[in-house]
Amino acid sequence: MDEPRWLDAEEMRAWRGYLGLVRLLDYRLNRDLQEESGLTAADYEILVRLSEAPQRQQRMTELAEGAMISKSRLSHQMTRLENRGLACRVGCQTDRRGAFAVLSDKGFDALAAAAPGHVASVRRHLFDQLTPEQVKVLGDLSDAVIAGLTRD
Amino acid sequence: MDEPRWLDAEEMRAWRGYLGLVRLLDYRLNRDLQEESGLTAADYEILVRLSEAPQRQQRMTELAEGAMISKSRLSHQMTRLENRGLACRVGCQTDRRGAFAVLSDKGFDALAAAAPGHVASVRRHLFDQLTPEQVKVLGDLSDAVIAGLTRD
DNA sequence: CTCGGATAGTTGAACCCTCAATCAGACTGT
DNA sequence: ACAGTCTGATTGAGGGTTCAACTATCCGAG
Repeated sequence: MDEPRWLDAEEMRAWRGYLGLVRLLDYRLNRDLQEESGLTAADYEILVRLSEAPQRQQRMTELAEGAMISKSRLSHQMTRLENRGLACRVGCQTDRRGAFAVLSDKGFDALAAAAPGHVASVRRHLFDQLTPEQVKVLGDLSDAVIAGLTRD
Repeated sequence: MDEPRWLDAEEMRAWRGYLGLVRLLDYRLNRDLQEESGLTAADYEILVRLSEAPQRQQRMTELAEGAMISKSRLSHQMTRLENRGLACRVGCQTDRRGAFAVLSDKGFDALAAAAPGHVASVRRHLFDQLTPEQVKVLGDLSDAVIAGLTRD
């Protein structure tokens, strides 16, 4: 193995910062969301995606790819959402292997009730702490890293 | 509840970017680390902290706070590390309720073997994709958000 | 001294995620 | 038609995380 370049001081600071940011922010956002709405972040993301999809429904595989989670995980998650009446599965007519995840009215209502609080929480804990310039760079830098990670 | 300010376009872009960044980067870093060293990110962090502590040991509570995880989670984690011989627990003399988590030689060796590959992975997937300016802003912005989250 | 409350840490159950195995339906070439 | 392979999705086991309950010890007030 080659001698690796270590991280310089600025990089180490950014790295430690990133780690702390993610842990703290995820924790707080999840906590706020859970307390205010009874939804987890995982629940919330699925409901948002379904609510934005045509007919409020989407194929399982497509939904899993969009949310960047495994099909297995989505399947388990959908089972839980289904048990709570927030969504349901409907078989696909044209491809009988396939299934659509469908947002129920109850799921839509739960999302509508949760969204304002969640947005407020994201705003308060994240964007209210940042300058417009920092927001822009966060977007740019995320895109750059994602691009690197996405092109195999 | 007050009318919440929604996110503007730049904020929404940054938010979606952040979400994708975290999911993808965590996934890839964990995967690389696991494959190359057999350690999970959670294992790795505990070992790093112990390796940097005086005597390569630290009180359970202090370690949990530093790593920003619950005492319960640390306790389970230490049980697993202990079973693999990477660390062990030693009772505290002056406070018989307390315990030190201690890094074993085997744990130190495992960390030393894992570190270069992990650093290379962080560099490749994250810092090689960013400009020095972006790295600086990432550090700044993380500090700002953490500060907001930390002052109750 | 000793009672009550705070603190250090552990435990077990419930829950969630991952991974490999599986199933059923669709496509492809012969 | 049909064997082989690919794809969409589910399942179950195993392992990690959370939450509340618990044990044991320490400390301060009376």
